[in-house]
Amino acid sequence: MPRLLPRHFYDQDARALAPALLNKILSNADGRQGRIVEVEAYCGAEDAAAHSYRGPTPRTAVMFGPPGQLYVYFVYGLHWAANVVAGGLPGSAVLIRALEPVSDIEVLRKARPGISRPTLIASGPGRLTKAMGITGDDNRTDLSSPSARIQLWDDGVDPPSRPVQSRRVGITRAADEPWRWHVEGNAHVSHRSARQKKE
DNA sequence: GTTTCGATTGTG
DNA sequence: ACAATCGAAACC
Repeated sequence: MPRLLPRHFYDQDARALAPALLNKILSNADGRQGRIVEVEAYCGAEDAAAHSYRGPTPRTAVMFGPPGQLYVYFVYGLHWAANVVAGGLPGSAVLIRALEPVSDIEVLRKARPGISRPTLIASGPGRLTKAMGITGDDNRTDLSSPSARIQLWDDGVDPPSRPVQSRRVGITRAADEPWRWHVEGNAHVSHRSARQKKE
């Protein structure tokens, strides 16, 4: 029996929350669901790669708010990316980097026109928001609210006891911090070259 | 007010 | 390997 993740679940350091989010289910109220298979932690003022590094701005204000809210940002003039605000250090969050489609797979596929291979439906931060229909309108969503359009669920599948840990993808500052985790061997993990790399 | 460049992706 | 595409935020 799936249960909505409670508010207090999010109140922990991003580097603990990130691997704990592996295998959790991200849902859209229209029935779309995906299992989180890849995440990255961003750690506020301690992390030069974090949007929140230099303190709150209009865009990053949500990162300094209560844990468990969605931080959605627009990047490269093209893509949306979704993060879960963490507790601990102010300005911390977990970037969701890849989902394994769970349901309704036909709807997920239709949200990604031109994609044939199932492993390309939601394997990347921009791809998964497109597949799930997440945009700036969903910024600040309270993921633990029973009435939220976007939610996070525990369906009984535990996080991997030994997640693969590696360096984060696509950043230039603080690039050596090993704050990326993924489900070993999962075909929906993004960034093929970094998929195996243990660090 | 102006400029830079990005927590990426799809195509070549 | 590289263009697409635009807004946030750094800088003047």
